[in-house]
Amino acid sequence: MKHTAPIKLALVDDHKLFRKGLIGILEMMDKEYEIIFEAENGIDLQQKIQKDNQPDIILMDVNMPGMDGFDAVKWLVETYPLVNILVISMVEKEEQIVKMLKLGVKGYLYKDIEPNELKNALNSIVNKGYYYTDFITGKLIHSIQHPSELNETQDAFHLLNEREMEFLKFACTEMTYNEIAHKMFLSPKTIDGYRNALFEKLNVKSRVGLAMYAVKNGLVEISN
Amino acid sequence: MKHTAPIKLALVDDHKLFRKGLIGILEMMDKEYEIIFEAENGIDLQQKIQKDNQPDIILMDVNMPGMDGFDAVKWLVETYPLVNILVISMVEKEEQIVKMLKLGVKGYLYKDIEPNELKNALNSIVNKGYYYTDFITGKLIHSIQHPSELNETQDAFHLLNEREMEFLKFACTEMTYNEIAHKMFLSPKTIDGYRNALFEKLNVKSRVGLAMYAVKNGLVEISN
DNA sequence: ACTTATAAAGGGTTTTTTCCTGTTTTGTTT
DNA sequence: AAACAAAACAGGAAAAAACCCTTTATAAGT
Repeated sequence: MKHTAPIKLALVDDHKLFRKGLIGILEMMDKEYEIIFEAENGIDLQQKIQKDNQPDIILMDVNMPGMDGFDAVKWLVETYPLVNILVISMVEKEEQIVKMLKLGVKGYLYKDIEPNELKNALNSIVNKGYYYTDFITGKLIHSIQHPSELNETQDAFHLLNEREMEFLKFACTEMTYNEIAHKMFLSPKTIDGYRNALFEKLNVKSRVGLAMYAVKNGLVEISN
Repeated sequence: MKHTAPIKLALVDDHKLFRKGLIGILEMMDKEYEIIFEAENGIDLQQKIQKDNQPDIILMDVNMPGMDGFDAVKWLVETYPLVNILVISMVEKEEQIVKMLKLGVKGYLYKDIEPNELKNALNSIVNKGYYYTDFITGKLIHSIQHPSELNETQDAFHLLNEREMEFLKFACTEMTYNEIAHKMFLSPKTIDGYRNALFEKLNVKSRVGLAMYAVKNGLVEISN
């Protein structure tokens, strides 16, 4: 332990109860940590982070309303390249983990860990600059050995333009293509083109495949 | 405050970090609460709860691997009818809320509440037997005024038999009906019948509607 | 002014889905 | 064994989806 001042932390998570709980946990174990601010999502983070009082480590959730963890991390590494990011997520999909690691986060934890492991992770990041468990390393290696899926799926979000996203949402409903064409003020033949383009881009073969792809990648609301 | 002994609580949530955080929060505010056990899911709960040391209130998550919140609550109200259940969930879908209320839970909270509201909820349940916010009441009233969706969707799970569920899973892939028929060792015409039956039962009009219904109601895996 | 790229639109065809109408087979009850 | 219900199967037809290849308009880049 070579630090003299307390480690400055920031929390980004949309669940207030989780944030408060985390604060409780962190305060309980020694007084090494100081939470300088909390944020509910990426946008909130952008407003609250300050140049002259940067946190050492940001504990970041991934799935949040508003700006999600991916965009928040992208923005952070551009704007505050010195800040260490530790992701704490409920999701353990390889895709998401690898995506985050590629963006440059210093660690990835699940929410069902022991409080002690959180402490280890924080200390490891301060001292060594990273904290990767064997499980994460395993995922990473697997993704290197099987790059296909990831390269296909790679961005998915940035692969589709505004209009295609709009079409995709309609394609996930019970509307016929003719109805979609009418709603989008386009010819059915143009809709034909959109469908074929998305089949190609997303590597699917049917409208059901399209819809399932969309839900798998969180491209459409699954509300009601 | 008329209680003399501390209120006995139990936590059921699959995220250890959240449980520990919750414990921290609860311990911080006075010593009114005593956590007698934690569980990761419904099955874990069944093993850890004891007749001679029942909790006053069980804080219950909904979406958990293993036995989920619904089945856990069903089992609880049958086996331990005196135990009060307070749901703490990230999900605010009317369907889920109403379903839980029908099962007899005494309160429903979101995870992004203030720690203070949790305390209010716990005290309210001890003193008045329930804690329903205006938002929950609103959802409930809306569900009474618009019962259609809920009655259609009501059980969904118990509405479909084994074979229909199997068909539904295939229908959510890119297989054609002919291919599904072959895979299920049935005539394409029988598959026709399955499709029509599900269209009727689930009140959808197309295969995409079927697939979207399935994902919305968690009837199919959204893995990879 | 001339390529280049791209979104939009069209014509025509095949396959799949969807919707009717039924009949046969199978299992269960009485 | 007769009666009944449910599951399986069929013929035929209309609609929608999917695929082919071609053309126009429009803007951007050189």
